[in-house]
Amino acid sequence: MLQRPRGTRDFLPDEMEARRGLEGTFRDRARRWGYREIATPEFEHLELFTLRSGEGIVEEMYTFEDKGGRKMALRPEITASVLRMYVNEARVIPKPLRWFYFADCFRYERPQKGRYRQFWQFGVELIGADGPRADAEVILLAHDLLAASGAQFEIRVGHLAPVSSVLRDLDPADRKRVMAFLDKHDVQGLGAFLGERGRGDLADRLQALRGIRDLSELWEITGEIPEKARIQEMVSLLDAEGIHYSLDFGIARGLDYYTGMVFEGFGENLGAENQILWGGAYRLAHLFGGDDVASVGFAIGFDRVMVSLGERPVQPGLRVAVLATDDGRARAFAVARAFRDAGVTAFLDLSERGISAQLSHAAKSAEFAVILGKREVEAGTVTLKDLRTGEQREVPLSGAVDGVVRSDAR
RNA sequence: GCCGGGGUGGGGUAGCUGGUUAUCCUAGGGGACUGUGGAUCCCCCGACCCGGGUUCGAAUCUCGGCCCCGGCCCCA
Repeated sequence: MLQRPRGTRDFLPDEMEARRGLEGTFRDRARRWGYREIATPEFEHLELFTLRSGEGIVEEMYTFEDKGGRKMALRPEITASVLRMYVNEARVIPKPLRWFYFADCFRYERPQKGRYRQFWQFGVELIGADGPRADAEVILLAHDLLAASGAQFEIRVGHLAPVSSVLRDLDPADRKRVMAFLDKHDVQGLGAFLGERGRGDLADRLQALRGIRDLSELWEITGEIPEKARIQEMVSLLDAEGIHYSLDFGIARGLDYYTGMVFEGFGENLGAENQILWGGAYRLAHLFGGDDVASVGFAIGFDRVMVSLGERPVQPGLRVAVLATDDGRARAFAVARAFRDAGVTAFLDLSERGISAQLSHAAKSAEFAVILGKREVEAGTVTLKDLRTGEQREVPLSGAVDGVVRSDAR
């Protein structure tokens, strides 16, 4: 049998409805913050992604050459495309831009729990705003979305400036190594590396950055740094909103383009891949030929949130099955149309079985049955049967439609 | 790419010290019950992941591949 490609999934209606529900929640919340939805191409020039993330990522992408010999890639992320789009066509729109997207991405990686080769991200980019309120807005929005999803989660907020100030006398190559250890939370590797360099003192200071409870402890480690006021204001804004989060100044996102605030979120019921949120302040547009506009954004791992939420019972809306005998069949489409026009899902039994068999079938796929037989045709009525209670009555069509609509309202 | 555990009808399973018509449950389709439901009865559909090897004979033993699950690496 033909199998679906590795790391991809099929979604049956129940699951698809659950996914659409969560998408709807995210879209609705993001719109309330003034963010508007955008879309970018499913595939882009390979260069877009290597410019942002380096050549090393090529082997983890789906790349191909098109018929014109161009090197292309299925998008492994959305932020690069969004910033490319900004540079291409949105530089003259008044700032800041508040955009969100819901899009599938592709990465050629080993599938695991919560990790697929085609996966969906819901993300936002706040372009052209810089400062503590921009940082806070994006964090608060991420928190709002995750809270609205119903998932249990934990958010950690940090900033790159303290780590940078601690590492300021290391040469760039060593700094990069240190950031990699921090990113992996590899305490032993970090200590060994700094020990070799004769800077074991830094290891303790870096370790202390991770456990900070409040900012006064932070300034003891870093001393005065230029970003102090911005960090303080951002934190007080978050605290004023009363959200639950923790500080972690050991967050060191792998990539160089993050410029300040960084944050991440983790979910429950996931395996090793439990991160559901990635975000921070960055500057990226200049890579694609634009101005050096400051931006803040995040992406939520949509599939992981779905996994974290687990199986949830789906509640189908009211459905009406239109059943008919030979005598009533000619009226069936018109009857179904009356329900559809009133906003109710209605479908015909397409078989030519007896009413008994049609009812038996309808009981599995609908909440109401409308029966059209000789009696109803002669009387100009329909029989409406509530399949959940067994109650039924013979009424004019308009009465049946009203009956179903009313039962939906309660 | 690496380590470990697995792949039998749509779902769940028995068989797996080689030989059976491959078991059972469930789901699905059809029919009976001549217009009131999930019942009952009857019928049907439908599987040994793929390929090579050993053998008279492979779901069963063996090798390789593919895919799934967990973890590592990576994580834009």
